[in-house]
Amino acid sequence: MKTIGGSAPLYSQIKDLIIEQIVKGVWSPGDLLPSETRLGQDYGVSQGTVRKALDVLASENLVMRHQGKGTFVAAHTPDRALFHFFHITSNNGVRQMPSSREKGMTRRRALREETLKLRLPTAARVIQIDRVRALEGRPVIAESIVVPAKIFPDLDRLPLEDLPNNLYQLYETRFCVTISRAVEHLRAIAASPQDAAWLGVEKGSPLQLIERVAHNLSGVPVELRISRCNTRDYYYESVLD
Amino acid sequence: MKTIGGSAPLYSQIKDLIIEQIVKGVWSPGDLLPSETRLGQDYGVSQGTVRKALDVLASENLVMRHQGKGTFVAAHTPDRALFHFFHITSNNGVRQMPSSREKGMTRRRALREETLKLRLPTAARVIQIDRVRALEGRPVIAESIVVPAKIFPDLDRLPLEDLPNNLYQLYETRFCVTISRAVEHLRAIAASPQDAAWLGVEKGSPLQLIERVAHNLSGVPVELRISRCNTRDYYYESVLD
DNA sequence: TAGTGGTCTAGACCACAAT
DNA sequence: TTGTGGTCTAGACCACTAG
Repeated sequence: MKTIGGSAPLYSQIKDLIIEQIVKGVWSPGDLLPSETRLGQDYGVSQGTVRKALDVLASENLVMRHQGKGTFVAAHTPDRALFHFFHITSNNGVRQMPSSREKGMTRRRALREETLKLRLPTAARVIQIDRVRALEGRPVIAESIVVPAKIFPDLDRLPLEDLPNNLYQLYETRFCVTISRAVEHLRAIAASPQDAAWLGVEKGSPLQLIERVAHNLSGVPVELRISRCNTRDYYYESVLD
Repeated sequence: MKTIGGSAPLYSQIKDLIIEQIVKGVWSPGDLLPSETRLGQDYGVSQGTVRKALDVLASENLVMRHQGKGTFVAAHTPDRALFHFFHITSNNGVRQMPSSREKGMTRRRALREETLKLRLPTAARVIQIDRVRALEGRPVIAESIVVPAKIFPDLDRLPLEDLPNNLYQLYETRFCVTISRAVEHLRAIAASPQDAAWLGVEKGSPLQLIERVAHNLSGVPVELRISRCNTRDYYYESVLD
């Protein structure tokens, strides 16, 4: 090893090399990584240094470690989606994955705001999905999802009915895009006529707006998701520490 | 060491011992801890094991480490408050601490809901503080803070004007209560007449409700804080990863 | 210069999972 | 039984801070 003489620590370089392998698809989500000792031999560092790199990756939820089994590349299982990327919880404290009803999918030019948030060239093509998500049988979330057509080619060729509830799993399996991080901006807004109709509330009644920008493993923004939630029976949970 | 034979790992026991010292006030926020080697001698474990314990504490923001200087008990500096416990950000991406104008402070019996959320006996005494917080000179947040009178004795003896902007610093210095973790529940609501007047918005206009339960080092809930925010020019930021 | 945390190594032993 | 990650140790060297 000892790639760069006087810069980042070894374990950090090892970590970057492992991420690189995942980005390149050498190791895919769900795959078992080589053992710590094996990786140490491959990279020419001690097992302890590999361990430190994997510890960091595990703390960032990019790999999962299981004593006796090995270290696995993190995959967007339903559990992980619910735990990390879905924060709407019932007033009684129960959190469950909503069902989805797709309302439409279109391909169009990106709006100026979208080119900024997704770092796209002007007039780049995007694909928009609109859907309504229900909890306990009732519509609760009106959602618009915008992704670059370049990163998700032919996504709009898929029949609407074939879109899975868990889109991040689809991104992973069909487009080699792993969502690893997201930033959400929340605010309260008044329901538009469209949202009011979809969610079965009065026009103008307060809705929880959630604007999410989701990033891939390399930190590139790849999805813009705008949700309007009826928070009469639900809340958004955020843990600070 | 080797306190408990076959249970938690050594570094975890060391971690608990260090937390215990902080809770007991042997080491206070801002204090410099003994060095790793010294702690290792004191507890009868290797320096590496102490390091692991401190690494965990640092990842939980309970201690701060500075190369060449030492390890310090985390304190509620303005920066830390802004970074960890204040998530309202201007539409232009700038985050700054709001100013506060106190509206009142009362001592009363806890409501049923408060006894549940703060795990208090029925009819326990609480102290409530109401205040309006401003950003860039304009009122943005109407806030109600409820704390158990038992944990914050004579808080209501303080003149309203003496209440600092950063309450968590006051908790720490005057009452030996360190806030280390908080859970927030967010939803959209319609402005009440009171909130509308305080925030200068129309009655019924959408406000961002934030219900926070804050915990001390031992995980005991010690503060209930309900904020109503005008999110026309601001948003609540949440980072998922 | 002395003391601190940060990195890296090497090796031992344990707990767990699969075969 | 074998191989994995988890814990613990001991020691070396580096980078930063302060007197």
